[in-house]
Amino acid sequence: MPELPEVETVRRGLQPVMEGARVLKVEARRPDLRFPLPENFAERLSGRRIVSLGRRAKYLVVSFDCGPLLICHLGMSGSFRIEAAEGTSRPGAFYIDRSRNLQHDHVVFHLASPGARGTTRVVFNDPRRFGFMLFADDPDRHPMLAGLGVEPTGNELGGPLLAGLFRGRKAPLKAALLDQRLIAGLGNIYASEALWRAGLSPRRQACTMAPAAGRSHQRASRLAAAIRSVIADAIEAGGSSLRDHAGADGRPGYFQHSFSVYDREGEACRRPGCSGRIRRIVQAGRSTFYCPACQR
DNA sequence: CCGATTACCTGCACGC
DNA sequence: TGCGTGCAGGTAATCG
Repeated sequence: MPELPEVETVRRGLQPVMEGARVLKVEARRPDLRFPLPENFAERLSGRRIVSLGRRAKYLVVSFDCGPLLICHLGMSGSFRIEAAEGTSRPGAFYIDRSRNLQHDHVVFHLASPGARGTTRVVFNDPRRFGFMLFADDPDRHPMLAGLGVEPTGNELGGPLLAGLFRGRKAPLKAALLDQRLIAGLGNIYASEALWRAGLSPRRQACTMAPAAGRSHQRASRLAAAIRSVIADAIEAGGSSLRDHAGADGRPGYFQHSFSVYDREGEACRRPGCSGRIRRIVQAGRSTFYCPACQR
C-alpha cells in the first residue's frame, strides 16, 4: 500500500488534527513494531506540542516544540486513522474496515487538537508490523534517512541527474528505481507504472539511461518525466487503494483505477495502437508488470 | 562497492 | 469446511 503518494495522502489527512496539537498521552500497546519502540517512547512524547507534520520519501516526520523528531514508517500494512472527539466533525477513518480490527492497533496518540473539544485519537494500525517509529535529533544525519536519494516530487529530478544516478549501474532499471538511495519514494507499483509511461523495459540495464557521447539525455529525461508524472497523478488521486487505503476524507484513493500495468497480467496494453499483453515477471524477488511490445 | 537473496509478520485468495 | 501454498505495497541484513 504505502508508497510515496499514499504516505503523502496520509500526511495531508493527519495534518489538520496534528499540527498545533498537544500530545496528552501516548499508548504503546506492544513494545515493538518492526524494531523495538524507543526507550520510554510514550513518556517522551507526552506533553509536547506538535509543530509540523512533514514527509521525506515514505517517512512521516513529526516535529515538536522541543525534543527530537518522530519518524514513522508505514511498512507494508501500516495505516493511521483518526477517531474524532465527540461533537466535532473531524475527517472519518483513514483506512476503512480492516484497520477497525483493534487487534492490530499498536500505538494510540491522544491529542488536544486545535479547534476540537475533547480528545482526538490518532491510531496506528499495522497487521504485519513492518512499520516502525523512531526518534531523530537531526534527520539528515539519522542512518535511516541520511542515505535517501532525490524526491520524485517537484522539479529536481531531470534527465541529466537521473542519468548520473544510474551511471555504471548494471542492475535492471526496475531494481534501480526501487533503490531508495537513488530516488526516494518509488515502490513496486509506481516503478512498474513509470517504466510503462516511459516506454522502457524493466529488464534494461540502468546504465543505458546515459546518453552516447555528445547526445542529449532524451531517454533519461523521458524516464524522469514519467516518474514525476506518475507520482504527481497518484498524489492528485489520493493514492491507490489496492487493499483498504483511504484518503483524508475516509474514502478510498482512486489511483488504482488508473493502473496501466500493475496487477494487469494477461490484459491488453492500454497504449493507443499497441496490441501487446501485459506480462508479469519476477525481478529481485518482486513482481514486475510490463508490456513487452511497447516497452523496450 | 554492487547486486541478489532472505528474513521479518499477518492476512488473504486459491486449489484441492 | 479445512488445509497447504503462494503472494502482498516495505526495509535491512547477509552473502558472493
